[in-house]
Amino acid sequence: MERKLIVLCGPTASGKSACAVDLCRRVGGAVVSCDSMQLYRGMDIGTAKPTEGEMRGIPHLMLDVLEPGEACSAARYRELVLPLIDQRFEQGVQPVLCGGTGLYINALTKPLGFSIKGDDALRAELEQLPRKTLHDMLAGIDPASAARLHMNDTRRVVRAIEVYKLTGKTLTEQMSLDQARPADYPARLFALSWPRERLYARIDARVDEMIGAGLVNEVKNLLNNGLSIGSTAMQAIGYKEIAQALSGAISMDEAVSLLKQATRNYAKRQLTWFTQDARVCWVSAEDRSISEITDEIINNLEGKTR
RNA sequence: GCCUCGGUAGCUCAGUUGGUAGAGCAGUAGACUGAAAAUCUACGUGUCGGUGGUUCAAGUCCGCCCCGAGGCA
Repeated sequence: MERKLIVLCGPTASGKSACAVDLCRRVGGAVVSCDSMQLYRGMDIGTAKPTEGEMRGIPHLMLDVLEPGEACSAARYRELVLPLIDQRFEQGVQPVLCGGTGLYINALTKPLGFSIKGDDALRAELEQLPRKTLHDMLAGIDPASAARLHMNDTRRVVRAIEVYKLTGKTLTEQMSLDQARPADYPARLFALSWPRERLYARIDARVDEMIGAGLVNEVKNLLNNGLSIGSTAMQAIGYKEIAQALSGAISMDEAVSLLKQATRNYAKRQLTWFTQDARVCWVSAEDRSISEITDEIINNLEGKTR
């Protein structure tokens, strides 16, 4: 079979998970989660991880593959998922990538290079320096990257300097080398679209459901198991707000409204990411059943105009 | 009824000795190549509660009225 990925992306709470399951049932596929937080064990409710029941017997990969204390990255995700995807293709199973982490999707479907491993010590050292100094330093070694990156974007400025210090090649040079290679897989991207107000209302409702389903206890358990506030997993929306409430810094009501707000802000960032990606085919989800939506996606895949 | 403190952007509030107003958050738009649910950027005209007055000029001073909070009867 042709090794082409089907990708279901789009903002949080748009209905991706259920749609991915339906799609897999129709095309003989397996869901491959592409979500930077669902890969942590013990983070279920707050990440809206599909339940056993919601999976409806469809295999789901890349859920619960890391401990919450472990750090992940787009590169690490790619290393973990590549063999799994290849295995499905061998078996004649169509992988359906499903998730909202745009960078992770691009790590598989675009020729991004992740060849230069990060160096925590070097980063920590560079981060001590003033922003201006860092940006000037970058301008001296890689003017193109310096021009592209804002002085306040310390994270990326540091990364660009790091690449040069570790390899002697500028990030700009490295990126053009990477782009000469093909992406891991060709892909067809789909995203579910909603009017903004409807999406925000779905987010608010889902947060209330999460609280009802025991999100607070989930966060308590993670903290009791020694997960530190500073870890990647604790940066997840919902977890950081509830942790604040548990520490007494804010009330639980405040935490819930902050959580809703943070989720809406996140959805907006995802919308920006995916609408700027010309490959994405948007499928309206408003007032349509899952099967109508998957019909449209399948017709599109088969080259029929709906 | 009297006294005090408030009433300024969707919200929380700044506003120096009078020169027609500005922050944070929200919102909107954008960026994103080993932290990405992270990180970063841009965008701020609103009967300054209402109304009279003083003044060349009032969010700012004075009178009255309305609304809110508190106190005293």
